[in-house]
Amino acid sequence: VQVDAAGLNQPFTYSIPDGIKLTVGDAVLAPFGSRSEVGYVIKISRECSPDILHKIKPVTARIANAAAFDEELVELAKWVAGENLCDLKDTIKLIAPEIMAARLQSTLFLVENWEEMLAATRSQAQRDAAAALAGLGGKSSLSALTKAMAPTGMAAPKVAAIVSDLKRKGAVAEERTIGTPKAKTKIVRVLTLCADVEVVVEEIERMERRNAARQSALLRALLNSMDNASAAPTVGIAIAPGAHAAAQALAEKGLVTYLEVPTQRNPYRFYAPPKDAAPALTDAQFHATRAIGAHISAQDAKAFLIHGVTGSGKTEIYLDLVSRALAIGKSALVLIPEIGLTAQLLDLFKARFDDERVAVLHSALSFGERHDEWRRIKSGTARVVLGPRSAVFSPVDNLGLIIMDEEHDGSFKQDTNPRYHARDVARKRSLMSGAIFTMGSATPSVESFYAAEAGLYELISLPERIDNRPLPPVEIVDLREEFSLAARRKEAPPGGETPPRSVFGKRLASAIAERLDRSEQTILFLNRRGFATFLLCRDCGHTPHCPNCSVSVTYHHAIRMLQCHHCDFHRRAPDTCPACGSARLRPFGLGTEKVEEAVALNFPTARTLRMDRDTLNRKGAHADALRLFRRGDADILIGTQIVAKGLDFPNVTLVGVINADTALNIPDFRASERAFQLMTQVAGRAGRGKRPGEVIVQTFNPEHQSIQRASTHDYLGFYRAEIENRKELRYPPFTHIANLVVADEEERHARARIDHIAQVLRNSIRETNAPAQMSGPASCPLSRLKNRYRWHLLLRAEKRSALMKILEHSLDQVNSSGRASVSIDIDPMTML
DNA sequence: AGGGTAATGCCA
DNA sequence: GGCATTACCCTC
Repeated sequence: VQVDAAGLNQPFTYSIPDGIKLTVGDAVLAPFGSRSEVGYVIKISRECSPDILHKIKPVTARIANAAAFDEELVELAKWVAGENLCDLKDTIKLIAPEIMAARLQSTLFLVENWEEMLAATRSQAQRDAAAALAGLGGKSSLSALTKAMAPTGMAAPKVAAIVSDLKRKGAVAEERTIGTPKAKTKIVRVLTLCADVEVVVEEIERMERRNAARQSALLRALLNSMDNASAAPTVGIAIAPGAHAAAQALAEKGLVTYLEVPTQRNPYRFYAPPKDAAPALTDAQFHATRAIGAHISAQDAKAFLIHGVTGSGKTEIYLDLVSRALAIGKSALVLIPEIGLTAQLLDLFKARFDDERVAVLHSALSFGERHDEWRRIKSGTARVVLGPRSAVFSPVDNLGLIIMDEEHDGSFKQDTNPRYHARDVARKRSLMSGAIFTMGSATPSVESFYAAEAGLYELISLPERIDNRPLPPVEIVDLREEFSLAARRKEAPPGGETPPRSVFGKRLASAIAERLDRSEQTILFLNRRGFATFLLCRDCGHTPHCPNCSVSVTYHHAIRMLQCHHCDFHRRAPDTCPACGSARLRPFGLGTEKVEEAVALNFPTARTLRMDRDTLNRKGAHADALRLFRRGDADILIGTQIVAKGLDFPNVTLVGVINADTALNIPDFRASERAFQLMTQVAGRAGRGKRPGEVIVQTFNPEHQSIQRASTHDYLGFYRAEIENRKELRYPPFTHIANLVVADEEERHARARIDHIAQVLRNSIRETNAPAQMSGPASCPLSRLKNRYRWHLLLRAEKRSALMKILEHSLDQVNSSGRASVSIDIDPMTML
């Protein structure tokens, strides 16, 4: 058995003792050095190399019910670790979710002759700790001991250190046992009859004579529950609160007995959409599903990219493909950008397929719910799995189809270690299992479209909306004209002040008014939350900044707070300038909150609904808000990117982009791609029903290519121009990039380490002779985050293999190059 | 002599 | 990664 036991990136080999049965994916307790550790079985073999034979020890125990993965998923985890240069233990966590993880419970014991052993000790703290432990009966957990020592004013880390001293001295021993996992199968106690019916009937009569109403009622209920069952009931009835005493009394009389029944928690039990038959497919949809469907049964791991304009009916294609996979006994994995879309898509899947066939995984589930969904997948009951990027690792057996909706979405790449991209993992998994991989988007990522052109994916185009509905016309409003000083002067009453800068121009304002008159709905989009981007002192020019990050803080008017959007810093907004004391501290720039206020001022009767991270903190808030808007309980939906993604509201006939420029001004090679995607996606929310839609985009950069192309729904035009750009500037897909970021509280440590790494990489490029270039080191665009200074450098190569060769060659040196933390992001989505 | 501390190396 | 082992210095 090979066990990845320690925090080391190296598996260790153990023997399997008689009486223990193990399979790959089992969790085990194993001796490791002087302690016990939990490990996962990643391989079982009959042989082992002779040079380690003498050290091999047996595993201590198998941890029940923790079996998490199989050989195929281990292969996937290894591959992910290799591709992203991270530890295997980190990728094992992806296939053995934390909630399932077996946990160790450690108990501290005072040895018998501890007083003797501490006789010579001068450390009062050690004596105190030992005495406290003795007071707890000589046996306790570390946390209980810490609590017991709280009166002495000793902090938790200090107690841990003292305990460690005591262990070293031999006065305290530690025993590690298998603890309970965070979530378990939920067991419900139910009551069932265990006496003959005749006896029970007799008993009921006797009780009724004696006025034992509770007990007789309970027995009657049990009797009724048996009516339909010919034999003895296998399940009983739940015990109502207040009936426990009666139940207990009946149990003591031997009439009833308790049964423990495992049950499923259902995250969506309060919402069961009505069942819905598959509609007739349009010709375009039919051709797409037939082309892909043929490969599902062939299991030839073919990959497809569906480029379908917004409203072209991609979701119906997914549903049809999933039902094709189910029909031939295969399972399907459906990957979606984030929780936001889960509810809407889940409704569709639940309406189409049996509830028990569909499982959902996402971060808003409770531990217990996630555990149950996971088990339903593992057991093979649920054969359709819907979830965000992490769902690509779910233990689906007999996989026939992987679907990735909104393929271009940035959330498919994880931005912490392991920095995997779900698209790459899905492709790998599809190749390993033979499953068909189908991606879909109205705005495919430049990389994927390029790959499709190169023949790696088969491209399927859906250039028309269903029912030949038109794509909404997009009108670009030039804010330079709209808000020019001259224009504002002209409107101003003679002698009066210039009117305040407005949120919407005349064109957007009148369009909104029209919708309100016609009881149609409007979506207003602005890619920034809060009220104002920043506060600025009109006298000294001071702008309040975050003390931990190199950014200005955002003003939130409703709570009168300044908030940093990169860390948790927040403070009350000052009334006067902190630098010069002036009272002329004014908000500048726009946020969703300000848009909401402007709507309230200009359209007092309009019912508005704001959706951004500030309003969506509560669990379920997102789904609630969307259902409210769908019901028509609000006229205007104001939101950040969250409203751009895949929403389908037939009554929305106007989409207003308050300011398209926020997405353009980001110093990143993907900025224009992201801006184009955002504009196109948000525009696609309009006119999805019978009534035609309209889009108004306000911008200070009307001639910008992302805005121009989005306004004519011209994906191909955008793609051709962008791909030329990328080629010229040597950006992906023409090169592969690794972004190495170093961060430390002290700038000199960060600099020292990045300089050292630069040297290591220069040597590595020379020694491996791999065709690659390095640029930097330079300060990151966000030069300080969460109180840490950040420096980075870029490694660029035409071939990914060259990049990997250099990085692998220098990994040990990079990892041991100083105290500042280092992260390596290969194929980064952003380089801020 | 006992103990605190920082560097070093191993765990199967 | 955690822990034991080691070497070194400190204090009583």
